[in-house]
Amino acid sequence: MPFTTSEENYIKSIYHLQQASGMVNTNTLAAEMQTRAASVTDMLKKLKAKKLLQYERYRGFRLSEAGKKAALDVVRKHRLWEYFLAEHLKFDWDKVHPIAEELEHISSDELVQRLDNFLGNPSFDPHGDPIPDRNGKIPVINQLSLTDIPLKKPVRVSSVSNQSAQMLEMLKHYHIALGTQITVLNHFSFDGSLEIKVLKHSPCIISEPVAKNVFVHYVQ
Amino acid sequence: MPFTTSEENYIKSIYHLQQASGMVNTNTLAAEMQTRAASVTDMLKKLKAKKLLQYERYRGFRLSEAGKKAALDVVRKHRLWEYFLAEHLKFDWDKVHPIAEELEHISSDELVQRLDNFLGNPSFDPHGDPIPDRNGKIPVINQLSLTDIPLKKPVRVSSVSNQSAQMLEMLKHYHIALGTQITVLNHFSFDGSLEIKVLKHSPCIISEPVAKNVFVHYVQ
DNA sequence: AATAAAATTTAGACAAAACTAAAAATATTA
DNA sequence: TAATATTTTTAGTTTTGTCTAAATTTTATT
Repeated sequence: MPFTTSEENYIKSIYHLQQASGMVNTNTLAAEMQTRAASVTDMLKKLKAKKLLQYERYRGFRLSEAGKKAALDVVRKHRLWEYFLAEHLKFDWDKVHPIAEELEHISSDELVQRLDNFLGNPSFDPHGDPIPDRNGKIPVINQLSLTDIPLKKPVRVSSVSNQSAQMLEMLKHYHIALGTQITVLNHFSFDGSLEIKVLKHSPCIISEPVAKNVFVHYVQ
Repeated sequence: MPFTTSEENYIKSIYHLQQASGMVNTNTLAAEMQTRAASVTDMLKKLKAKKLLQYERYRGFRLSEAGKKAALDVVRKHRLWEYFLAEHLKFDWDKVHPIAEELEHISSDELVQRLDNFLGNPSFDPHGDPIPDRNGKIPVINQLSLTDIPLKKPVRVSSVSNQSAQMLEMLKHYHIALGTQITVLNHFSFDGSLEIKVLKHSPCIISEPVAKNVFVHYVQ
């Protein structure tokens, strides 16, 4: 069962959407993939025929176990390539995504395994997202949103849930990257914004919408 | 001018064929690409419309300057990826080709340039084939076929012109790889076969068809 | 030079993946 | 609950790249 690039892209998008919502509907997927609802319906039929998803017309859909495994294979490849691009080719972490979108469709299983070993079997990609292993197992880390951290407790940035160019640009401005150490100094109840201290920089204030997307773990 | 994967494959095959023969004809290209002559004709029209080749129906064709540059871009990517696969991911040199066939179509120019630097700007791929630079310039080396080497002069293997699995398997059997040092001990005029000494191994005899495809340069 | 053979091109069809526009099913609201 | 709005699907096209079969052009042969 080799999949086409288009099938892989659909499977991957469905996977990401159902992480949040469980069931996925046609228009949501069409918006996510920047395509039309009719095109989505066409592909859903093909994926159903290949038993990659449970789908009844007009009722929404979700990936089958086989579909989930296929999605995790693509996610694994995507994140391994992102790691390679950032760590070895020295790309900025906000530039790796579109290139990994192409590389993730290279089919050789042996390539993926050798790449994984070459990289030292990393558990997290440059955005802090977990890299599934070859069996689809996803590493976990005890992480919390920056909005849920008590004052004065030092934490380290482990991932960023919104990875839009705008968000990454904003973080760069605040000198926040993966692994950056942060302490929350103050919590303003007026609009939920936080005063934080980024290691080696003066305290600054970030808005709640930004803080909500920054995930951190306690420094042990 | 981004090209499709299919266009790139045609351009690359035409490039390789015209290296030998100058002008290329439809059936030869169809055989090389394992497709039908009618499909070739269809694509030739598209490539002509994009000014990538000179072509008059029934008369054969060859790449334009723009076409040659496009071909060299693909060849460059192919050979850089082969180098990465063999040198860093430790693939056997006879396994890298099909994977590089996929990787060569990844489009990012910045990726290619960073990969090139990461690899240390290599001049030759794992098969000894020259890697064009970003301007399409191809490094040259003074190499001769093993059949043209005088007796007792030590030489080093620099490339292999027939890269079929059968040929590579045969060379592995003889302990011949890129960089291997060889001395020709004897030239049998009966069938043109050669007695050779591969460094660290006992003398052996290889047939003329094999020797013709092994290219070497003098050890300085 | 006429005819046969080979090579090449055209014509028409198909599959994948997209689209638009219209129809059908579901959901919402007055 | 009937009317309206929204969502989803169907029907019919388009594009890219392929194919087969038939027609055309070129090349080789008697």
